[in-house]
Amino acid sequence: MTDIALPHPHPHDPADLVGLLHARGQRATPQRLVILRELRRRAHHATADEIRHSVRSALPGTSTPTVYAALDLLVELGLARRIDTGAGAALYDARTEPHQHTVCRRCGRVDDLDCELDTQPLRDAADGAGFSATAIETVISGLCADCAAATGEMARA
Amino acid sequence: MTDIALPHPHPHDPADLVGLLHARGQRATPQRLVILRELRRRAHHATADEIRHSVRSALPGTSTPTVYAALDLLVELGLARRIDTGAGAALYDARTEPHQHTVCRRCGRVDDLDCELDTQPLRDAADGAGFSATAIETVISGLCADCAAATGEMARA
DNA sequence: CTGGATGCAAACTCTTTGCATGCAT
DNA sequence: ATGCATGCAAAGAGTTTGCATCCAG
Repeated sequence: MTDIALPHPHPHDPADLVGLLHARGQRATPQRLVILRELRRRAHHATADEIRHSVRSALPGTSTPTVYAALDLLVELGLARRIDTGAGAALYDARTEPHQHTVCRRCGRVDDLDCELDTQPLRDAADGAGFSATAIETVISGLCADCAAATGEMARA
Repeated sequence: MTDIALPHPHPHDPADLVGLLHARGQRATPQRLVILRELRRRAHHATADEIRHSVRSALPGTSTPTVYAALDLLVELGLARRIDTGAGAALYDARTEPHQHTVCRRCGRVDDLDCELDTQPLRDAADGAGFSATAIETVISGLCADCAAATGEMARA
């Protein structure tokens, strides 16, 4: 890890998490710190189970419920997002900056889509309905490039 | 509802479904026709199980797998959408016109949000990545009006 | 110390699969 | 007649709950 002076949106410094937890009267456990660091280390979203396997060396014996609890807490603290694709397990992502996800309904592949999408109208509309929005997730379903090609070949045959 | 001559997007006529099925070499079974009609009769989205209960009088003994199969087929035919809120069962909705959904993370309530949202940039971005998009679902998470009020009261106490 | 957090196991919900039967075409 | 669709049961995946133990503050 050679973070020099980049204005990285995710400083691999858990100090912010410790502060947020203490401000809420909650504990900065090794599980929470390691899980956040692992989530940030990854370039992409990951499932709870993938995270659990990744932290096994640093935190032997970490249980599934603990991983879910830690990830859900990170979401609540605004340090992560949860993406429900409807295809398999939920994904957790430390990239909190706005972006969308494509989900291939054939192979289940999920990719980031960085699209400038103005969600202000959504926030305004939700607010107008008395709804306090904390997260907006947009999921695009369809076929990934590979599966679209494969389907085309099948139709041709 | 007094449909007079409105260009309603959902004519309660199953003829279109019969045609679509036959064009694919598939059968127009009573289950499929009734399930589509029930989904259209409702003003709001519904879970597979809610649909199953609603059609029980018209189709006694209809099984859960059949309901899921029929609903997923309707989605594939473009006559319905599936919304994965991540809170409980998936929702199926015959309102195919673009709209979004708010999900209360406290009580699970789901409401429509009719917001003019330009998804063309998303479709373009997906297309540029070689992804063939067939559906775009936007889910806003947060607290509904009632739960926000209740939470506020709790904080005050 | 003390209450919040963990680990374990088990329960639970939602959804899909396998297979024999049935019915739309 | 043909084979797609159904019903039933059962499995499966993912997530949550209950409770005893543990440890961060």
